[in-house]
Amino acid sequence: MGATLTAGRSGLKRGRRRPKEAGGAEARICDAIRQAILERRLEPGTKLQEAPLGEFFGVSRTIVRQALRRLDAEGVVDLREKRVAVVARPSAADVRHTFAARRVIEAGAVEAATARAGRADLAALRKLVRDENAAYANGDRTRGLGLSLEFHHRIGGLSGNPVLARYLRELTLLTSLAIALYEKSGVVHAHADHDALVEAIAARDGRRAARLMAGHLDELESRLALDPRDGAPSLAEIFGRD
Amino acid sequence: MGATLTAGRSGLKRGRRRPKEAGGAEARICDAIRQAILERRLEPGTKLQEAPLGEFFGVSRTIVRQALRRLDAEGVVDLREKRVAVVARPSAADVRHTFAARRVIEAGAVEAATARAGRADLAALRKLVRDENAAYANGDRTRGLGLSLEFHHRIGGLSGNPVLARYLRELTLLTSLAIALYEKSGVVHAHADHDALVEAIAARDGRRAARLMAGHLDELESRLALDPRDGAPSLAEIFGRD
DNA sequence: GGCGGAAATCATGCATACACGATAGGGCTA
DNA sequence: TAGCCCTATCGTGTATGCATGATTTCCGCC
Repeated sequence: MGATLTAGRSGLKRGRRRPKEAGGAEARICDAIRQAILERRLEPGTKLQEAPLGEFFGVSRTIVRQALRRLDAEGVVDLREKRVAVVARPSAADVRHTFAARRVIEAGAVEAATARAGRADLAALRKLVRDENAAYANGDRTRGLGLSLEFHHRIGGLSGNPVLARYLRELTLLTSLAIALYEKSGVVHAHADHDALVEAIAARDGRRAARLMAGHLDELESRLALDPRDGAPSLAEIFGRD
Repeated sequence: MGATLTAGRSGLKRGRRRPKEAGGAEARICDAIRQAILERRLEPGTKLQEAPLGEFFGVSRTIVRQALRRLDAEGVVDLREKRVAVVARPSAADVRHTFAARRVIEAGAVEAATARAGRADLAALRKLVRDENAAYANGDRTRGLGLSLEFHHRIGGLSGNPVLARYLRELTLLTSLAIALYEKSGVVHAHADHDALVEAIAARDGRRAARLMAGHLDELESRLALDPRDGAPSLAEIFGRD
C-alpha cells in the first residue's frame, strides 16, 4: 500500500510517447491507467503523482491533471485536495453499490442486447465464451479475466445504447478494483455462467438473460470478502474475551 | 442559436463571487450551469466562453476549463477541439438512448426505493407530488418542473445507491436538454403519473412501481418530437412536387 | 451590389511559474 | 533510546503567458 510509481516498476505500459501527437494525450493516459487497473498491474492505493506521470507520457502536468480529474469523476482515482492522487480503494459499501448498479444496468443491457443481437453477434459471443473457458482450463487466469471482461463489454455494445455501455465500462472498472481489494479465494470468476447467458440470448429470452445476468453478478459479489467478518478482524474480535 | 453569454443576459444566477472561497469554485460553476440548464435559462447551443465565465465567477480560465471539461464528460456540454464550448444539443438518437437508459436505471432505482422507503419518506414524497400538482394547477410550470425533477431525484436518493443516484442526475439533466430541444406541445410533463407511482411505492409493490416508472418515461418520451417527420421538414418535403 | 479571400482579432491548448499546504526527516528533550 | 516538534522539501492549486488555429471583418474584384 502506498507504492509510488517509478520509471521501472510503474505498472503502466510504456506509452510510446510520440512528442508530436497532441489532443489525445489525455485519453492516452486515461486508457493506460484504466488498462493497468483492469490487468491488475495497478493496485488500489497506488500513488499517482502528476510530475512523474507527465514525464513518463511526455506531457506537462496540465494534461496529467486533466486525466486524473476525469478518472476521479469515474471513481477509479481518489483525488483529495492538496494530496497526491491514488488509485481508488472502494469501501465494502461502495462495492455493494457498484454491484447493485451493475445488476440493474447490465440486466437492462442484456435484455436490449437479446432483442438486437444478430447471427454474427451470437457467433462472436459464443467464440468469446469458448476462448474464455479454454483460457481458464489452461490456467491462464489473466487471459480469462480479460476475455470475461470483453464479454461483458460486448453485451454493453450489443445493447445498442452508448449510455448504458459507458456506465457499464465504468462499473466493470470499479469491479476490477473491488476484486483486487476483496478477492477471497483464488478463482473469482464464475465463468460457467456465461454459457447459459449466451444460450438465453440465442433463445431470444430477454427475461431469462436478465435474470441470469443478475444471478451471475450475485455470484461474483458473493465471492468477495465484503462482510466485516470476512475482512480484517475487528478489535472486538481480537481482544474480546470469548 | 449560438447566443453568447454576456454580463447582462447570461442566464446564470449571479454567483455571489467570494474571492476567497477556493476549492469549490469548479463545483460552483458546474452547479450554476447545471441549474441554469434545468431551469431552462440556458438553451442548447448557447456558447460558453472561458474568459467571460471566468470573469463572471471571479476565477481564472483554468477553473472554468475544468468545469467545462467535467460537464463535457457528463454530456451536457459539447467541447470540441479549438472551438468554443456550447451547451450540448443531443440528437434525437441521443435522446432515445437517454430515455432507454433512464427506463433501466430509474426502474431499478424505484424498485430499490420501494423496499427502503420509510414512513417519513413516503409522507415527503406525497407532499412533493401534492405541491407539484398544485403548481401545475396554478399554471406555474417552472415550479412544477422543478418539483417534478426533485421527485425523480428523491427516488434516486431513496434507492440508497449513490451510483444509481448519480447516473439518474446525469440523465435527468440530459432529459432537460431533450425537452428544450424537442418539446412538442406546451405541457410536456405527465405529472399525474407521479401519484400512481407513490401509491405503488406505499403498497410496497416494487414490480408495479418499476413498471409505472417505465411507462411514465415512455409517456414523457412520446411527448417529444423525436420522429424525423415531427422535426424540421426535409428538403424533399418542402420542394418535392406532389 | 454581391461574392470571395486575406488579414486581424479572438478563443482555446498547453506549459510554466509561483504560492500554499502536506509530508517526511532530523534534531531536541525527557 | 523513544517520542515529539520543527523545519526543509516536496507536491499540488491556480493564474498567466505564449502559440496555434478558428472566426470575423473588411477590402478588392467581378
